[in-house]
Formats: sequence, structure tokens, C-alpha cells
Amino acid sequence: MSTILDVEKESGVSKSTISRFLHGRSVNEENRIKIEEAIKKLNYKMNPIASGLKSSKTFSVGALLPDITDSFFPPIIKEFERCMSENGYNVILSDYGNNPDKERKQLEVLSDKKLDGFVIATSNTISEHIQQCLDDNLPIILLDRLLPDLECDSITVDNFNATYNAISECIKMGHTNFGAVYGHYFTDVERLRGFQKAIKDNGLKADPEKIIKVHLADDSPEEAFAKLLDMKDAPSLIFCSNIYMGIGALKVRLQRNLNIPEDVSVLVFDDIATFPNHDYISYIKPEFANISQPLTEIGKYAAELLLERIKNPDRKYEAVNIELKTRFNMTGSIAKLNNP
Amino acid sequence: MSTILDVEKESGVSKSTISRFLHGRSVNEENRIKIEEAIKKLNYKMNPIASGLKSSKTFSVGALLPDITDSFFPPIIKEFERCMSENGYNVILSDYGNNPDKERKQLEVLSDKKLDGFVIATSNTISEHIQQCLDDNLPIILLDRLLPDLECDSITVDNFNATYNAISECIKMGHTNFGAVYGHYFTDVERLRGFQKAIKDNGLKADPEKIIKVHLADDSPEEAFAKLLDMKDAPSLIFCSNIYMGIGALKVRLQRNLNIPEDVSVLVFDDIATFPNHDYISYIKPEFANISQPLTEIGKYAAELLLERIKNPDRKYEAVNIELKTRFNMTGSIAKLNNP
DNA sequence: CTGTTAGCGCTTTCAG
DNA sequence: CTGAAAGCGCTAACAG
Repeated sequence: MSTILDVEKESGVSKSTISRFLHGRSVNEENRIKIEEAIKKLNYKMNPIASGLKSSKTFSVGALLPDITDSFFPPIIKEFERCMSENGYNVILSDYGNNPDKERKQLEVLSDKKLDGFVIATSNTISEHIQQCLDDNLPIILLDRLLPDLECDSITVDNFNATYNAISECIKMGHTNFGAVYGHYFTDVERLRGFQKAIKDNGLKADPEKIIKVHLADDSPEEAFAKLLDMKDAPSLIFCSNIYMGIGALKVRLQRNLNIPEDVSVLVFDDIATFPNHDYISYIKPEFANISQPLTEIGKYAAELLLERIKNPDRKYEAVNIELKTRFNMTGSIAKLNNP
Repeated sequence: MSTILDVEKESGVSKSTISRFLHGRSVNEENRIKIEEAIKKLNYKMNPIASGLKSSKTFSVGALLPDITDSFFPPIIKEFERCMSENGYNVILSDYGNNPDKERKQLEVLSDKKLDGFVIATSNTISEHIQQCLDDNLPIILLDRLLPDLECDSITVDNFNATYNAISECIKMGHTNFGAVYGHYFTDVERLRGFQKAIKDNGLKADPEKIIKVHLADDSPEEAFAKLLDMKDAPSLIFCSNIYMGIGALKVRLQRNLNIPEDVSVLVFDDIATFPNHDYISYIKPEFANISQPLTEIGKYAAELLLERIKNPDRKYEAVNIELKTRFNMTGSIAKLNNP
């Protein structure tokens, strides 16, 4: 492996000039030619480790994710990686297995490795570990989930509004008796807030009995869904606050051979089939009405914002929260109960 | 950020001794205590960039994958990353979007970045780019797919044998009229070989008309499956050589409301639901009989082998091919045609 | 625009 | 086991 010193000898141009040239600064035409020839002849490649020593830049960023086998993340990270690598950055994947402690430890380990920035989909409810990096001027973008009392850039979706609007739509169609199955993450809570506000704003009341919280580690979404179905005053529409709840609904539907929407109307936040070529689920008609998230865009905006933060390291800035729009797909899974 | 020089001053021990201590070599007890105290007091963290400059080690490895949104890869890479990070290595994710040219380019870019090794699930049919890294003594482990004429460590599964055995089993159950829908990758071809050899070894003949190759970019698996179904001498059993073909079968099944296995028996290589909590598909009874791959193990063995190669850099070795066993899940989707 | 000259922080001989 | 000293390959003042 040849070094810049070899290029210096071969070309007769000093290594500082060579270094400048390699960083795109202008050099004398004669020198440019000599340098280029020497580089080609020696097949010289700059050593990024050595170059990083002085500048303390690794051109690598970390992606801290709870679980890469959750179908939500691959499309996001794929686009993120594409954008970053287009700009010369590598993405170091770190799957912390939904373990908040491991998330914190990994962030520490990786920031010791001098990465230039991070995107994090956090499972923590505390924010010290992130605040500390921010204080050290390490750029971080939160994905999907925010943290209370933390001023940090983020890319999220309109969880609250999208649910509010979709439920309002259902109310217009005559639904008054709602049920919900929801999880315990930030996004679930936002969505449930939208659900409840829509009901309230339309002069209706949500029965707390019919709003069931599911902790995936302990509880089963399908049981919760079935429980709602079996109530004597069963809801006419059940809202599933995320994909796992939606899958629970799907299981009950298949098991009991439910007629949708005659037996019950269903609205799911998220797409059940986010994987390319896994859209077979759409052949089970009618598809569940759903609110779908722009996963690729999340990755793209995260990359753009992170790159901007990295490139302007000492610029003081206000944290930016980019809230992307979801899409409401109304389908036959929601019954029209009124006749206008 | 404090440096080793600060620790030298603070502790009064020379930085060479400190460096040795940090690398686990034994030092005088007195010095050990002084060093440890100084490190704690200064909150010293070794700078991995500087340390890599001399040793030319980055403690990072690359994972070159065709498509991280293909449900096959996340479980593999999750375990791979877990094992590597346990050993102090980072995993740089590189999704080359199923583009063989980009795969080659990315390998070049990343090897210029001095990564310590790679796992690659290649989409190429040529092997020069990999051979060149191997010649430069850069450890590489191939995942899932081999390359002709390339001596390289690899982790694969028993594509040929597993299919051979499963089809033999079906023949015992009375099937004689087989169809297949298969792809154009290394694994598909291996599996089809097993399919054909089993038929031949049992004194039967495979009708070439009933073996349909599907290029996912241009053709549709469901069309191929439907075509087999609509033949006048339609096969009693259709083999789907990978998950995409299996999903095609599932779509036709749902669309036409097929009775399985009365209308046709189905055997799929791969699991349709590899994602946790996406097992709703199992509620569509009977499930397709399938051959399932040990994805987590693939990641584990890849990490172990790669770590071994990295740790013994100058040891000459023979390329090792670890072939993992798949599991045949017989279900009611395969009709028993004979009455013993 | 160019070359000289110090480093960046850590590793690794080498002599003791 | 230890410390002095010489780099690893590149960057960035500085003076010209």
C-alpha cells in the first residue's frame, strides 16, 4: 500500500500540495498532472484512519435501533444508508434488542469510537444518555419516537392528527361505539390521544373499558381484540394502534372467520405488509383500512438532517422536529352505518 | 478529551507502559494502581482512530447485502451484529440494492476504508472483486450464495439435500406429477437440482414444461403458479423454490380460494413469515409445508468464522464451507395420494 | 499556490 | 517490566 510520501517522491510535488489537491483545493496545472499520474501509477488510496486522526472525523454514523427484524425499520434504514453512503458516510448498525439499558450502553461505546453522528429510535423514557452526547456536540436525530424534556432533532409522523382525522371520518360514517387496542410506546400514546380527542370533539364518549392496553412482552393483541368482540355492547369499530395490534386483529379474523365489516369495522395504524413482495395480505378482502407511514421518507429526511448537522458542527441551532404526513387508506373494512 | 499523555502526567507512568496495560499486558502492581486512578480521574478513553493508525485495524467489518428489506436478511444480520459487537467489532451495513455493479463498487469503497473483514451475500456471478480482497489478505465470508471457481469461506444451507429429501418424501406419499416455480439465484438452482435428482432417482420423470423459471424483475410468481394449475395435466404438487414463489402461491390460493391440498399440494423452500409477530399466516390452514432455514445460526456462524479469520491474519488456511441443516415441516398442504 | 515543519494520539521497537 | 524515542500517514499552520 503506497502512502502520500510515495506520491510525493514519485511526483516531485510536496505532500501538503498533494493533500490539498486531494481535498479539492486548487493547485497549479502542472502539479495537478504530476500528482494525478503518480497516484494512478502507484494506485494510491488515501488512508482514512490517518486522515481521521487529525480531523477526528470517521465519516461513520451510528444507527441505534430496537430491533432490525421489526419490519418497520429495514425500509427506513435502507434509505438512510443509501443517502449517507452517497455522501461518503458509513452506517454502523446497532440493534439493541429492545433493551433500554443496552441502548444506553451501545450509545456510549459507539460515541467513544468517535462516530460523527447518530440516528436513534429510542426505547428509553429517560434522556440523559442522549443529552450527554448532545452536550458534547455530537449530532443526534431521533427517529419515530420523542423523549420528554429533550430538545433534539427528530423525524416523526403525524400520529396524533392522522388518527384524529381518520376517527373523525369514521364518526361521519355513523360509528359511535369505539374500541381500541394499543401499545405502550410513545407513538401508541400519541395515536390514542388522537383517537380520544376525535371522539370527544364529536360529542361522543369513549368507554374506558373498551380501550385496552397491550404490553407485547406479557399480553396478546389477539386476546385483547377478541375480548372487545365478545363484549355484550361490543364496539362497531376497533382501532389498532400499531402493526402488532393489527396482526392480532387479523389472527382473530382468520380464526373466527369474521365477516368484515359486518361483524366489526377495523382501522389499523401502520401497514401490515411493509415488505416488498409480502403484499399477499391484500388478497384477504376487504383489506383493513389503515394509516400508512412514509418509511423511506423517514430515512431520507433523517439522513439529510444529520448530514446538515455534521457539516455545521459549531453552528448553534434550535432542535427541529420534522413531522411527516401519513396516508389514510379507507377500505371496505369500515362499515357505513348511516344512510344519508 | 484527555489523551494518553495526560494519563502519563497524572500517573507518572510512561505512556508505553500505559499502552501495554490498556492492551492487557501485565504491569507492575504499583503502576497498575496509578494508571487506573489516573484513568478514572481524567475519564480517559483511548482514541480508536489513533490506535488504528499504527495497527491498521478499525475493529469494523462490513456486511454487504442485496436488500435489507428482504425478510431473509434481518434475522441473520441481527445475530451477526450481536456476536461481532460482543467481541468489540462494529458492523457497517451496506445495502447494494441487488445491483451487482454496486456490490463491487461498495466492496472497493469499503475495503479502501480499511475494514477488518466482510460478510457478503453476493448477487454477482463473477468473483474478481472478492478474489482481489482475498489476495490482499482481507477476510471475507460468503453468506447464503457461493460463487463458481472461488475459494472462499462461506455459510450456506443444505439446499440440494433438503429439497432432495423433501421431494423424496412426497414421492413416498404417492406424488408422481410435479411442477416447480423457481428463481435464478444460486440457491434456487441448487434446490431445483435436488428436486430433479429426487424425481429421477425414484424412477420418475420431470416434465420440463412444468418447471418454470421466474425472474422477479420481469415475471410474476403468481402467474407461473397459476399457469401450472391451469395445465390440462396439472401437477399434483408444486414446489416453490423460495419465499417469493411461495408468496405467489399464497396469492393464487387466496384469489382463487383454492382447496389445499385437494386442488394442489404445495411445498415451499423458506418460511413465509420470518418476522416475529408476523405469523398470522399460520392461521390460513393448512399451512404450506416448507423447508425452513436457520437464519440466526447463519449469522452466528458467520460471525464466529469471521472473527477467527481476523484473529489469525497470516495463518494460511483452506476455505471452509459451513453448510447448515434446514428443517422440513410437513403439513397438511401435501396430500397423501396412496393408501398403504 | 507551494514547501517546510510540527504535530494528531497511540504503538512499538530497543536498550536498560 | 519499564521508559525513551521513532514512527504510523495525513493535516495544517506558517513563511515564502
